[in-house]
Amino acid sequence: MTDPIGQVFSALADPSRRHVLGVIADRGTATATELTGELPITRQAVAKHLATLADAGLVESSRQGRETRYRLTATGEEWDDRLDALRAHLDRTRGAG
Amino acid sequence: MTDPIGQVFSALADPSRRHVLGVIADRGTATATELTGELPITRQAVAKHLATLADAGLVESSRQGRETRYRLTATGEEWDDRLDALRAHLDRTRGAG
DNA sequence: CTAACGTGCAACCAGTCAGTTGCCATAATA
DNA sequence: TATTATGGCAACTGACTGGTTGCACGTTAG
Repeated sequence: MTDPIGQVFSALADPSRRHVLGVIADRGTATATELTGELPITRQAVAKHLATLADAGLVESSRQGRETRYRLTATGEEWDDRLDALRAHLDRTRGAG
Repeated sequence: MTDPIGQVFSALADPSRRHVLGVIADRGTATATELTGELPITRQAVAKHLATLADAGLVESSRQGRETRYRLTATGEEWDDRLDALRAHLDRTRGAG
């Protein structure tokens, strides 16, 4: 795609993907199989989400033996922080508005 | 939708919608018909985009006579600024990386 | 009143997307 | 080597979406 901004926003638009991002941020690293335990979807679906996040430059992977571990990129960490701030902002704005 | 964050990201994921947001930011206000002149799509498509942006809380409208004028909300202005910063950030990161 | 303008609604189409199931390959272990 | 765990690939489905066309409704100008 020739629209990196759109790619990032599309990636973050999906709640499952934001959840995945958050879990990886908490754990430091995670595999697709581990993440499947945290979501009500199949491993294949998680793998697709991880591929989307990787395409957007938010996570990166490295294979160690038979498992593939994912971690946040610098951009992914920035967005994870920004999401926390955004949630807080919405709580303030809409919750108290 | 019960996912305001997802709504905002979905809205901003589309390049036409980001363009609309930018044009309204430049002009102060705009109508669907005016915006149609700035995009290679029909007025109906623009109207749908405006509805999406309004649902996400990024623009608001008021009807004056036979025309409906749109302007940015406070949230919409914040995001318009953030988009500029993000574009600059990407130019630095990817352009010079 | 009539014509032209601006808008809104509804149906329709093609493409994308989240999710599933099924299958095959590779790596660790008994 | 046979078994088990971890992944990746491919096809399929239902829903959503960006865009179109067609039409009807209110509003302003002749």
